[in-house]
Amino acid sequence: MPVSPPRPKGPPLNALRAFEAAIRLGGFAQAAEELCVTPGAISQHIKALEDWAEVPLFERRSQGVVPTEFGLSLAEPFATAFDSIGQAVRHLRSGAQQQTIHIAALPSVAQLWLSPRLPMIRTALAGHRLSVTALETPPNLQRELFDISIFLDTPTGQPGETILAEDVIFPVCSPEVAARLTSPKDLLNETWLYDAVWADDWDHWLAQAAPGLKKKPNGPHFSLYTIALEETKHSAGILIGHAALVDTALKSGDLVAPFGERVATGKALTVTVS
Amino acid sequence: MPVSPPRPKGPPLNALRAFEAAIRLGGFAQAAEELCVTPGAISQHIKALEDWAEVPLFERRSQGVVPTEFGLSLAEPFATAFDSIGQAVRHLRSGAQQQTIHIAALPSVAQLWLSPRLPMIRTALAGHRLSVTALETPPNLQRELFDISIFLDTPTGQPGETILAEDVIFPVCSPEVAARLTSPKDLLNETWLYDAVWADDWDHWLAQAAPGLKKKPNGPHFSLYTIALEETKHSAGILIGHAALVDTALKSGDLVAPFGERVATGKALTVTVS
DNA sequence: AATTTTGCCCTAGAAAATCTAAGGGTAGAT
DNA sequence: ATCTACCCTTAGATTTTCTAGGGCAAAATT
Repeated sequence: MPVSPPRPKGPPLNALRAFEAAIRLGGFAQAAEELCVTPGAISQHIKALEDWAEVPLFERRSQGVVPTEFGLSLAEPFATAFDSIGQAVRHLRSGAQQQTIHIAALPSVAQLWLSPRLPMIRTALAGHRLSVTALETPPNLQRELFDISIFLDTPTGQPGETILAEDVIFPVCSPEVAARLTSPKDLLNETWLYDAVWADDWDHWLAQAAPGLKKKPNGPHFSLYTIALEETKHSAGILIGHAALVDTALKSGDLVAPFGERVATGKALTVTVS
Repeated sequence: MPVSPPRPKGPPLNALRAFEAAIRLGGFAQAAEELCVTPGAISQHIKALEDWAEVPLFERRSQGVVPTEFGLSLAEPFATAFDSIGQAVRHLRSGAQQQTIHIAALPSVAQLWLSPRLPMIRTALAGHRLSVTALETPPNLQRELFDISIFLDTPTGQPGETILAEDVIFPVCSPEVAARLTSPKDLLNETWLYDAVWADDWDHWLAQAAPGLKKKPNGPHFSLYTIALEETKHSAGILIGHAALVDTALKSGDLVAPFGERVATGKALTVTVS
């Protein structure tokens, strides 16, 4: 009957992960999104950790949490630690019999740019499984389990990043609608469609291509660019097209670009590997 | 309604910890002891991990598990990763309002050597809480949450290690029993008491102090040295005493050392800090 | 050769963790 | 002043994780 008394138990690992995400992203809600749980779950993890360590890690304010000085001092060691875990897990995953290539992409990029190219990719990666995940924000490839990310965003210059095409925008509409348009001024009589995330596309294009032209943004907003594009094809109005995303529709003739002015946004379609 | 599809979920962190312990200690049972759970729990964790990664990590043999080559290749990255976590946790714990000093010691050392010195230690560490845990094997202070460990073992030469006293052994018994003894040969007529872990103490002492003397080891074995010592005080027989552990009893006169021969074991009472 | 020991596996039920859903509070907008 | 949007908490539900008890097979012991 050997004596094996309980050892001082370490903190719950999952709480550490929650804390690391919260301190890095600066809020429980963001951490919750990254970990695919509700903010409540994060809240409880943090509380458990604070109880365990008997030290406050966040100051609760009315509109969010602010890390305490001590909490902030833990950010780096925990980031390092979880990077380390991430690497080890990557190593572990590399041993799988049949590798799965995980691709992360903006929903619109996934549907409009990636989708038509998937058959080609699939044959190129024969012998591997393929998984495509739509995300609003680019993942940290070091930490998360994605192998490739494809986003339409400002290039970061990280290693492994390749710019596929500079982002260029211009109005697009169905041929039917285009028939009514001869100059940018005609736009004032048309319905403008907006993507919820890229709501200032119109302002951006107007500022460069038709200075002075103003209109109250009262057209419909779509949370998915793909849906906005679909509506555009159905002549519901005019949408600002991103070259890489409307390319297929322009080639097929479903959509046309009534005006020549193409404006760069400073963003780019970038693919980041590993 | 933003799109937030499930990300490829990482492996369960607790399973990673179980795996790390199993690969480091070379068995599920040892890992289970370190993590204070049953071997079944470890088994399930490892299986979960193998299912997740779709790669076998251990080969199950009839009398234990053997890491696969791939599993072995993961040992180092995971050890590094969890060391990293350990450091971060240590940092976290350092912020506690009231620090707790965790001491790990061999059960016998905790009761016989540490216990009488605790009041002194307690005043020296005023303002800190104190926790003493009895363990059969010394913990890894980098990884586990102990601040100080005190064991009677072969010195390892690790940093932070201080040798308090070389281990010296010799027979001890109650004064009543001692009255019957004049030379080592008289031992043959007495009951010998054994500690389960240090069962070869007798052989070791005899080899040096009374070569040629032999006896079948038929006396009672005690899993706790303290109990063996208590029985010795009650004249139940003769026990091999470790100087550091029987010191108090010798001074109080409860026990005496009938023979002068003291034999070194090569071990030492060592304290390791931080 | 039989027995004991050791170490892992399996399963069902129990215990503990973790999550979600609903609640409540504050700041800035209308 | 009310509304809206945001963010965090709490209680209860769900899922994960653990333990206990029963097997099996090889090695050590008798």
